[in-house]
Amino acid sequence: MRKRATAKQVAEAAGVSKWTVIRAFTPGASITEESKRKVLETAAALNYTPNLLARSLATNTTGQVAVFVDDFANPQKLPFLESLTEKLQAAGLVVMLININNHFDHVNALLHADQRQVDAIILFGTAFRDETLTDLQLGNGMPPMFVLARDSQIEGVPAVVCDAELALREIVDHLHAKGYKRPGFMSGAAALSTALRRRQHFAEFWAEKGVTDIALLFAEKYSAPAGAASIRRYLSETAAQDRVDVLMCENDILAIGAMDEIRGKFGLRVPEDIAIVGFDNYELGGSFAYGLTTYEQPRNEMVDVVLKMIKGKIEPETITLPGRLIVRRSA
Amino acid sequence: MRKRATAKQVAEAAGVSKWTVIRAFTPGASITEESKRKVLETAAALNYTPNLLARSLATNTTGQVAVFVDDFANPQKLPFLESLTEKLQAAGLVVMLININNHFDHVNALLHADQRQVDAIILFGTAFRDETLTDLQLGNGMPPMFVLARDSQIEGVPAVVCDAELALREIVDHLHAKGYKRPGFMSGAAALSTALRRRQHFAEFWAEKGVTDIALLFAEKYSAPAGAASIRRYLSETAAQDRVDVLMCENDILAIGAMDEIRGKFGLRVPEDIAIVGFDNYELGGSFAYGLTTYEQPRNEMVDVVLKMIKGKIEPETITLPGRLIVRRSA
DNA sequence: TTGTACGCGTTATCAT
DNA sequence: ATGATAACGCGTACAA
Repeated sequence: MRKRATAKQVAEAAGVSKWTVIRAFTPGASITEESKRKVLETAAALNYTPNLLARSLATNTTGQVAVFVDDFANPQKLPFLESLTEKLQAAGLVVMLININNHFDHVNALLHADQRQVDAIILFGTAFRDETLTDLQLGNGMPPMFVLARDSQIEGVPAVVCDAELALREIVDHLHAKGYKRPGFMSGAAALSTALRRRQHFAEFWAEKGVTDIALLFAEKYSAPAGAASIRRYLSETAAQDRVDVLMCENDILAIGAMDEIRGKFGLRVPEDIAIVGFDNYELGGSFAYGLTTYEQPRNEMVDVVLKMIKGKIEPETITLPGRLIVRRSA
Repeated sequence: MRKRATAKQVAEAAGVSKWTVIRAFTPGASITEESKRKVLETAAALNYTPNLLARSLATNTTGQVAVFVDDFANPQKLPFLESLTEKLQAAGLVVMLININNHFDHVNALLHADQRQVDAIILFGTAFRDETLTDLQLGNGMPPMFVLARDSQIEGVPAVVCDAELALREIVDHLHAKGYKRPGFMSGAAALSTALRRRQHFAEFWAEKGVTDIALLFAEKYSAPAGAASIRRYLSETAAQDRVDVLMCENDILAIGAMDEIRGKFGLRVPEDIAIVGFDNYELGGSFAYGLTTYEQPRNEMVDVVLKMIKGKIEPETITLPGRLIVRRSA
């Protein structure tokens, strides 16, 4: 489509061989200051920059990392994407953002990323089914894969996640200390392993406090309207005296949706009638309107770890990082 | 880094020439059913897929589009990114997400995208200074560029934006009809041309109603805390009887920050004491907690237009699309 | 330090 | 329909 200056053209203009031009652009190559200066000058004049495409073909490494995302409803994705792009770019990598929704077949997306020769694939909070990956004969030519902010049960695909056990223990301890006695849990998508883990730990630690009856609510997806619909169903079907006194939602966006419904449609108070806890520490959850008690994922640290694995600086293995309980008014 | 099967290897295994292999993967190429079947079979056995990198080098077109973003605080970016990735992918293109913040020099980012041979560059809501672009001698080897969701005054760089004149006219008409008499406007970043346009139109249409005294507020950036800080400064410095009765914020995230501050810290009511209007129609603005009156940008249509320009289906020129006034409780 | 073959995997074009 | 040659722009290995 466009025409760019090539190393060969620069070489001719500068009166050297094209390999000298290459060397001028290769850090640490053996070349005289004189030659280098001359090359760089004419290169600037001709508007020449190395063609990274050709370089990738020759070196068999592209510096591109595919980031798969399948759910754009959770605003939490945005700061993660910011951290990902910033840190990867600082490491000389660039993010290929790939939307994996229902319209776009997962296997095709993986093959496509592979065809583009990406250096790595990050499954960022996606609802990938394990079979999708195992079908592809991992390790057999596919780029290294990593799961970010979700569990992975797949052999050879390490995950980097917030420590769910620690998180739920702190949350339950806090709720118990506050005197709540009738807990409930709202899941966003029961099929996901992460969902089950958080819910399991929630139940497990309440059981340690002697509370075994946990109300279970389900939202169709991770969005405010889905959270609202879920709590609406629950409140409509449950008599006032049977209701939970505290509801933990699997993430902040569900919690916000639930809170709005509780206060707006049912005229109940948070936390007096029902206390609410979220997960993620989405910025607006901390606003005056919500004052949401939540748990912060160590975003930057998680991205750092994934980056190190991609760069081969640490062994690729599943790692859990501690987050931080954020107590506000809602619980 | 990894090893992939090549067309040559498949050719040897299938007992044909490598060009026959290529043809088997080229839609509409002349090849016998027999050969094609044989090639595809052995290709599947060897796990071969065409190397898009090599193809790009040969065809001089990568199918990659760089999307520049410099501000991840506005949750509005997320649905836009969803729309961008989905529509571009459906058109056979893939998004390179490039974070342009203060740590990353704008010119370098442009050159980097150029070096990667992207087919186009989308400046998505970025605060690019015009000089940054003109310095780069546009059209002189750089990929075609488009500005999305911001104005562009740059020759040869078309913009696709929501029609600000129409939007502000509808908004001011609505506010005037509601009986508000003392309007104010909060800008997110005075240097940006879009900011000025919205503010200008706001003032212009109020002037038509005979109101020439518009209070001007400034937020340091587009974020809820910045919006809160701005209104806090204003309310602290302005006596109750001198205050605005309606405040239009340049976008929803500023509006939400302002609303929280007004109600949470100052104990004032929205809209009774101060009415609030935003811009963008961010999902949570429509929640019970905020009930924000706002203006919806035609996201999907805007992305469609940019895509058509990239694909060369329509002439690249600045286009403004009509949005939609969303009236809720806040004004 | 500098110059020369050759290879990376594909596409375009021509000859068979 | 198939095979062969050249070209895309750069990197590596080796020779001068």
